[in-house]
Order: sequence, then C-alpha cells, then structure tokens
Amino acid sequence: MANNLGLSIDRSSPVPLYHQVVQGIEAAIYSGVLEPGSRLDNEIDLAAQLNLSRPTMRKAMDELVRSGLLVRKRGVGTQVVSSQVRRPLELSSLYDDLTNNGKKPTTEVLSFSHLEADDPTLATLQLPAGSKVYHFTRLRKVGGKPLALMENWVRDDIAEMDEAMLGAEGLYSILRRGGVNFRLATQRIGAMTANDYQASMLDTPAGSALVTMERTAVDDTGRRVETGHHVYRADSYSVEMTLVQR
Amino acid sequence: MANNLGLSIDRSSPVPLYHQVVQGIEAAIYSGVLEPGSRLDNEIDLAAQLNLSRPTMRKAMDELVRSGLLVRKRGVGTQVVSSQVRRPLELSSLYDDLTNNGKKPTTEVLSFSHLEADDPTLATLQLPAGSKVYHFTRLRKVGGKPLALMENWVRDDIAEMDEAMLGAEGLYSILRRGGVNFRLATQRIGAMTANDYQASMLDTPAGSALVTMERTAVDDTGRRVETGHHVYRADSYSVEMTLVQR
DNA sequence: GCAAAACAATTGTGCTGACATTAAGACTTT
DNA sequence: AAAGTCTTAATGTCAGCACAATTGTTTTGC
Repeated sequence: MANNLGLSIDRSSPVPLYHQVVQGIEAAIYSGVLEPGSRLDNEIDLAAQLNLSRPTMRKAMDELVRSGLLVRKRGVGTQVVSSQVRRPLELSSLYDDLTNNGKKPTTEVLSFSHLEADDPTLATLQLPAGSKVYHFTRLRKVGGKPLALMENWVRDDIAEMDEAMLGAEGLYSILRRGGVNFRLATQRIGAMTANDYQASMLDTPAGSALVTMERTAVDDTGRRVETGHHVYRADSYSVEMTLVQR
Repeated sequence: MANNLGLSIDRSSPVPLYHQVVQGIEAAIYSGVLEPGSRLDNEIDLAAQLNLSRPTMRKAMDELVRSGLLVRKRGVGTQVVSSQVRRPLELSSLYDDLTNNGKKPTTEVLSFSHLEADDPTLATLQLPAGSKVYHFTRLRKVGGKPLALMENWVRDDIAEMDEAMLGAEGLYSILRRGGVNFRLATQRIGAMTANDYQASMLDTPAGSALVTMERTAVDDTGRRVETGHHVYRADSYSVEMTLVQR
C-alpha cells in the first residue's frame, strides 16, 4: 500500500527537514489526502521515498504522535487518528486565537498604570522589592460583543508599552516584538459567578457563569514576564485541549 | 561547573536508558539537588559522565524540555526552570489524581443502565446504529464533601462493568484492567451555574458556579472508548496546566 | 484439525560521526 | 575607549548502522 502523499522536501530551505515532513503530513491529514484510520507506509520506506534518513523521519513522526495526529504500534505500523481529534493546546494568546479564526477582536483599555508592584505580584513575577510593573485592565470584544475582562501585570524591564499600543494589538504580539521569546506558561482554569462590575462590563446578568483563567508566562531566559487574571463569558468561551498519553 | 547529580544508570534494566535519565533528573529537580535556574553541564559532558551517547542524552533532555522542566538555548546551555512551574496535565482520571494526592474519594452510583445509544452518543463514539452502551451517573465525594457530578457513556464491547464496580473504583482503572490502552483524549472546559438538581446533589446553592468538562477518550486502536460530561464545584476544583512553546 | 513454533514485518532503542547555527566573550583595530 | 571581528562553546540537525522487542502471519508437528 503505497500511499503517495505528494509531499516534497526542499533541502535548500532553512526550515529543518523533519519539520517540513511534519508540515507535509499535517497538511495531508487536514486536506483529507490521508484519511482517518488509514495506515502509513513504514518508517524505512517513507524515509527512502523522501530521500531522508530514518532518524529524521522518526523525529517527524514523533512530533505528530506527540500532538495526537498519529498513533504508532510496535510490530504493526502507524495510523492516522480520527480527524475530529483536534490539536493540543499551544502557547498562544486569546488575541492570536481570534485573529487566526478570522474574527476581528477589539480591545478597550480600561485602566493603565506604571507603578511599584505589590507583594503578591512581586512574588509571582519573582521580582526584587521596589520593582515597577505595568498594570492594566482591558475589555475584549468580538463583533461588538464583550467576551473577556482581563487584568495583567507585566515587568517593565523587558518592553516598552503604553495605552495606545494595548488598544491596537494583543499583549503577546507587543512583547514578542519587544524581543521576548516565550517558552512556557502555567495556567489555571476555573469558574465563578459574575459580580456586578463584571456583569456590567461583559453585558451579562449578575450571577451568570464566567470562566476564569490565571496565567503566568516565562521567557527563554527563565524570567517571569507576565501574569494575568482573566474572566470570560461562559456562553462564548471554553478551553479545548488534547491530552496525550506518554 | 561539574554538577554531580548522583544518578546512576542500570544497563541491565528493561527501562530504556533515556527514560532512566529523565527520571533521574526529574528526581534531582524535585529533591532540590538541581536548583531552579542552575545550569546543567553540556550535553556531551553529561553523556560522557553517564557513559551514554549524545543522542540518548539529548532524547532525555528533549522530554524534560517538552514537559517544561528544562530550558535550552543554542550556544548557551541548559537551565532548570523555576520549580514553581508544575508538570503539564496528563491523561489521568479524577479518581487517580485524588488517590495520588492521598485523598480518599468515594463514589456513589446514582443510575446505571445498559441500553441502545442515542444518536449524539453514536456520533461521538463513532458507533454503528443500534449499538449498545453503558450509561451511568455518579457522584464523587472527598472527605464526605461532594465534588463532582459525572455522567458517562462507555461502549460495551470493550469491558464488562456493573454498578458495584463503579462504586468501588475509578472508571479508568476498570477500563485499563479490561485491557484498554488509552492513547489520547480531547476535553473541553467551561463554566455554568448550578441548576436545582446539581445544586442539591453537590450541596451548594442553586446558581453557584460550576466547572464543566466534556471528555472523549481514544484507545491505542483508535476506538472512541468513553465520553462523559462532568460538573465540578468551582470552589473546590480547577484545572492547572503547563503550556510549552514548540 | 488444531495448537504450538518459526518467521516476517514494524517500531523501539542505542551508538558513532559529522557539520551547521547561534550566542557570548575575548581580542583587535580604529 | 568604543566599535567591530574573531574565537569558542554550546545546542541543532542529519546520516547511517545495528540490534531488541512486539505483533501478526505462516508453517509445522502432532
């Protein structure tokens, strides 16, 4: 069963070979060339077809297995899992998610200040006493409808920002342009009921359900860059993720 | 800086070498031998110290980077990230999580039946028309306090189960003992307010906040094994996860 | 005819070697 | 003294090989 998935490898490209393979197979799965449940050729043949070594091929398949798109079984082969199983949660911001889905989010900056951090913030961001941070609250709307109320604290020695920038683009894109390379984030998701302030801002009745998220992001040098406490209208937002068994 | 982390490798063990290294370094981090922020020796030296090849060492470090315990930077080295950043969410059940944390959960089976699945369930579990499934609702308490109200549908051609088993142990452990090897699951987390029934079962006021979770689990042969809709008291439950940038 | 044993196919683990790329520091030059 | 340049050290990528472990199939033996 030679499943000729028409992917080609560009050896002069700066993007690593295994990553090209990942992208190629992903595209084949999402476009339907590789149907859910179908078996791939074995690693050695696939590598030969693309003129790659087996380790390179394996590294590509490793990533796809990790992300839940493929399933391998020793002695048997490799299968495409059901297409309905979506991609795992990645480190992205709400703003990115929305724009990637073709929505046009708007951001209203409700407050903005540059001040000395209080003790909990110092501890969360692991800053020395007396450090200053940016503190701001934003309201995000999609299609005119309020979706999220966000409060953030950002260390100030890493990027410049002001109210106008925050109103025009997402926090993460500002930070990335300022040279921050995000590595990981921890977040906690829970629920609460809307108080009067939240209800009025989000245009929903007091007492309605909200999704809460607390997040702290770390950059590639280990610095805690940003922490935030966000609430979302539960009728318009939920978090989807794929868990992969190790 | 030779950071002598006293880990030893057992070449006669059936557990893969790279996995032994992963466990060793994890243990060193959690025990404090490797302090947050400290730099590791470079890959080649580390491999030499343990009499391993560099690819094996790298594979171990890859896993630790993926799970968010280490941070690498080309040309610089590898660092231990802050210890406060916890492990990523894994594919485990609530029951497992609780018992692992020393709690003693109890389960009350509220209803149990073995019947033909309705259309949405057939679609979710990808079963042919007329298939039968187990359907049951359970109430989980910890320390006598209700925590979760759970409704599940399980395909019946994969494991036998009855009311008594569900009252005595977790669903996932029943399925695992029945030979199911879980591979991945998709879940969606959101929020809602408690209706009268939920409120009375969970011993909380009507209208209080609940965390909702919908999950569908897939086994290693690609079959949809189980799907469920759970609600948790928001004052006792939240989901924590670590997101790693790829 | 059936069960056990041998075989083939496939992924899993591990090694050696080579070169590319990036980042930081040391050095030189202006 | 400041700026640019070279060197060095570390991770990133890729090739090729060998053997182990597991699973499904085929053959063999009773």
